[in-house]
Amino acid sequence: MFYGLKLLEYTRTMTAITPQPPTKAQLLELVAALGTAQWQDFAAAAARHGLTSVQAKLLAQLKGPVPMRGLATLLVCDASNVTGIVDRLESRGLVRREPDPRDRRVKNVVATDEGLETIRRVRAEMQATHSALDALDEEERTALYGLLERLRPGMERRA
Amino acid sequence: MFYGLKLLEYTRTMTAITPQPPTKAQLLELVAALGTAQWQDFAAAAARHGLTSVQAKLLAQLKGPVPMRGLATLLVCDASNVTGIVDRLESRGLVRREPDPRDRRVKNVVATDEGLETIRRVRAEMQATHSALDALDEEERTALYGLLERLRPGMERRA
DNA sequence: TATTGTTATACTCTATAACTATA
DNA sequence: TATAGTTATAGAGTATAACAATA
Repeated sequence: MFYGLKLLEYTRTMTAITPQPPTKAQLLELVAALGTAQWQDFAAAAARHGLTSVQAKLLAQLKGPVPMRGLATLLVCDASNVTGIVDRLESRGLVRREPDPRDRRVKNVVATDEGLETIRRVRAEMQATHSALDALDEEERTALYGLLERLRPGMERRA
Repeated sequence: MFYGLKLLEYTRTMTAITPQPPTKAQLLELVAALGTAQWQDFAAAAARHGLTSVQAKLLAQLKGPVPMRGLATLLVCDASNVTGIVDRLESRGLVRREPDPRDRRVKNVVATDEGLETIRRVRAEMQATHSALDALDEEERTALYGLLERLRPGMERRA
């Protein structure tokens, strides 16, 4: 009985220390599933505030004034699309266009106070993502952050 | 000089062992950025094969026959949308509709051989995601997999 | 001549509502 | 009556091509 418990404990320890390494396909599938779930969580939170996911994504970029062209780059879409997206946000009072003092061709987009407050709430209401992160303790979150930081340079390289 | 090097080494070691824990906001932002990047990587790979991201996502669900209604659930969209998406995939010969022998209301969607091959290539061509994962060694990938597995239940719970 | 933002166009995705054929 | 799939409709995102204003 005593040895049985010891063996069980040993097995658990070894399983925790040296779990089966996942195949690349398994890891890829898991990353894809979580990426999709996280995106849908964001879209659902945006929808509760009457925003499409792209509108919310644009709003999330506006830490300062950004030219229309820059928004197209950030959203990875054609510049012609940005006109309509900003039109709809502007008609709701969430952003405004400002002329650029140094280049009269450029219009800078700025979030209004209401726009900033709205995107703040959207972020706060990503319930699935928040509750998922709550499943980890501080040490695990630190480890996850470190690993994701290692992943970032590869993900942001554009083909 | 000797002590200087020792101190540097000690500092590096301690930094590696006990890095600053990230705030929840930082971790959230990093997860969101990687989720978006991964999604855009998938969309770009799909586009190279003439597929929209939703079409590719649907194709990726077809490990076996799936009713139209089930696809709407998997894609988190209204059932009426699935008709058009499947129409376009079917006209390109990537999927086909089959009658369900047990319920004549149901149509099951099945990927054709060409459909399976196409989605296989899309997955293989997610270059940003692949190169990001290549930045980790096996031990790190195992650790990442374990942490993401812990995240999954929270992400998949629907609000 | 090149760039910024816009418009016009055509296609796809999206939800809502109504319809049909089954169950 | 309830459900599966479809159709019709309207709004939004998307790329392409062309345009005016500015650099």
